[in-house]
Amino acid sequence: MIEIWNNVFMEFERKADSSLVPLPKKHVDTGMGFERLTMAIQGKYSSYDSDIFQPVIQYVAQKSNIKYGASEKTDIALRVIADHIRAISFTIADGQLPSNTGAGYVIRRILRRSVRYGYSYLGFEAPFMCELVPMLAEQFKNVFPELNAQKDFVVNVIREEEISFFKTLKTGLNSLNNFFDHGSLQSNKIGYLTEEEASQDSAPTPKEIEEGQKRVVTALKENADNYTQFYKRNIPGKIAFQLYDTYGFPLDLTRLVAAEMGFMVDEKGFEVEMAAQKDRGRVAAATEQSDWTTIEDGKKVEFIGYDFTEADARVMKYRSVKQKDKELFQLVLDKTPFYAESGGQIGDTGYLDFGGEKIDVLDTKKENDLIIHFVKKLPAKVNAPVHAKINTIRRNDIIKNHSATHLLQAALRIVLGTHVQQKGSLVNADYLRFDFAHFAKMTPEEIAKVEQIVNDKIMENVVLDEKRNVPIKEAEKMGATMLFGEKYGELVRVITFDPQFSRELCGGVHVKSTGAIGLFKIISESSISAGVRRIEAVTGRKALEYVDAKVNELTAIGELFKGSKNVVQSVNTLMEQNEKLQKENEHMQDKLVAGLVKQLKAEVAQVGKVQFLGKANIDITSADALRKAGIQLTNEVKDNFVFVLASNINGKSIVHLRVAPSLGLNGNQLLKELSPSIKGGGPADFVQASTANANDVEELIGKLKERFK
RNA sequence: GGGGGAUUAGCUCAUCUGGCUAGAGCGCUUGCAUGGCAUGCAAGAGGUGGUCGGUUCGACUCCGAUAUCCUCCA
Repeated sequence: MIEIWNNVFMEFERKADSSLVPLPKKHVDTGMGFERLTMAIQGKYSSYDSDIFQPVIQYVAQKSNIKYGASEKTDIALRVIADHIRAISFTIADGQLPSNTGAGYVIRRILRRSVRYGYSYLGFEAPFMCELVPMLAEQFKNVFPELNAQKDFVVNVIREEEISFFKTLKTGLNSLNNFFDHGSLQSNKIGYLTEEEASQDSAPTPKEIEEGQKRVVTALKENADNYTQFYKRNIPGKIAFQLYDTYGFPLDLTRLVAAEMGFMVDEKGFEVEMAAQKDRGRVAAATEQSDWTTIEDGKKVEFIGYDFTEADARVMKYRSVKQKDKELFQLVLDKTPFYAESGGQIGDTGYLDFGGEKIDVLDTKKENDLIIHFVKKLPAKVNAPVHAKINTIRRNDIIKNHSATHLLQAALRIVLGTHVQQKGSLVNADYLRFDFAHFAKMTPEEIAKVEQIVNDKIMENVVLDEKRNVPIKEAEKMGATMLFGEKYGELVRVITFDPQFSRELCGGVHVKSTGAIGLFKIISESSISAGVRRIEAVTGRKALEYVDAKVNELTAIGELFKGSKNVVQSVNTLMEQNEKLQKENEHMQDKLVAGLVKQLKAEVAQVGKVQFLGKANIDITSADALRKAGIQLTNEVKDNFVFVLASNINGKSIVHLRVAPSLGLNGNQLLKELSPSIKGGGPADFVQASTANANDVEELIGKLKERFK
């Protein structure tokens, strides 16, 4: 049986109160996609047999030396890889990068899923997915040219992701081995529990965990057989889950490795942990949205923020949104000067004035075609005319950063080349962030050059040329910079600062002329993933503050080196001197200790059966040196010794007590027994302690002498 | 947005109930062996244990904050 389509009839919308409301436009989803269609046309029984997937499948099969059709397991692996590489490559070419949030996380997950199949069933232990990109690019170059155009970039990104995943696999394996050795993961947070304890619903208490760890240690010491028995040859679900959750180590791999060691995985326990994790996420992300209350309908929302900073308007609809203990309200106005977050530019803040009642707007976001104002409370008269006004100081800071971002991109293309593609951008009131495709770290000279070009353009005071409702074809002809994968409408807005310099499609708000930006300063240049660099920069007031802070810092350092012509040189010299002095000091101390040990050794006297030395006031400068002296002394005397070395350091008597292990005495207990007022402890033969009262030490020495006589 | 981790030598990592001169491999320096190299043997240098606080007689180790990175859930 072959399923070619699967019809779904869309009829209702489910409201928050679970009632059903008929949709304005009912439709049918046939589920007959590209792959099913191809399969049908080419007369195959599976879409994987069609020529969409076969080339990739054959390539991977050959590389892994496993024939397609050899076994169900390897076939699945091959199909997963063929399917996923397509999704991954296309999405990356579309401008979405793997990351740990949102859409980027989805890419990372499918990539890892396919790598895992390759690793477990086809024996790949090094990146292989990235090798498939070129043939894919060739295969689809006529229908999806973006992939071919950015082939090298996509290969790089995938390769880096693969490498990093193989790395997490390795750390996961280490942790798992740690479990086999010690009964806990590296983090040491989860010790071993008895079957009974592990099967309980409630999480183990810290005390239970500690107890469990103790049991493992004892079992290990006493008898290795006990140890495995103790585990019931079972990896607790909690451990398996922690591997998965913390180290990204997939369950089926845990299962495989465990089987090799003769262990089973407690899968039920794993499920329980997984459910708990999901619950936590749900609770945290739970937003309860009420349905919209509509006051006025049918009108289109009008954004007037390009030309105005305030407006008289009316509320069209509103609703409440609950998240955790916070409740917010969302308002939609018929026209508004508030810019909704998009294209990297952050949303506006400001206030809405309902006939004297001022309500703060905390943020503005877009949902479909609606511009949504976030407020803490609803106005008393929500039907009343409203005066909307944005925070203009903040808005001015934002638009400086936005326009500067355009100048920056143009400058980067001049300095680095036209391969510089925007990969992400953030513009808020404090700074701007621009991610772009580039293969290497920028040199300080390149950064300086970029900064200089942007500042030159600012000083030129180039006037903004803004064209709205330009047909997309025409914009293309004008040579405007567009983003791969970005969806543009038929009519676009073109922002130009000097036609020879910067022309971009953009929906954001900009300065009237570049002079308003004031000053542009790059704060950092870093890498965010393979082949993608990030520049962070500031403008206007923030740039001045930044420069001021730097200058003040330099001045302050200069003050410390009064008269020095070259401060950097002075600091260097100082550091070198410091290092030298430290070394010298260490050597001196070692010599001092050596001399001291010689002297102490001469004073060791026979008391009863032991070689005894008790000194309360050794002339030494640090507790560390005292400890070293003690260690060296024991190395010299070797056996049958009891030493008490003490010295007054910083008003405290530091006591160092050493008892030869061959005497079979516990120094720790000895100290507690004889001089409880001296606080400290340690292993039986190596006790460190201190007391505020020097007499305690004399007393201890006396008592010890008595004891061994 | 919410969990869980990591941060120790140039690199990869140890240090399992807080005390034991903080270790190993690779790399580096020097010496020896070989005609030379790969290599082998030996000696040595290299650490504010991310940063800032707290608990303790004592913290790389425990607790809290902060930064960066990894990972899972949404």
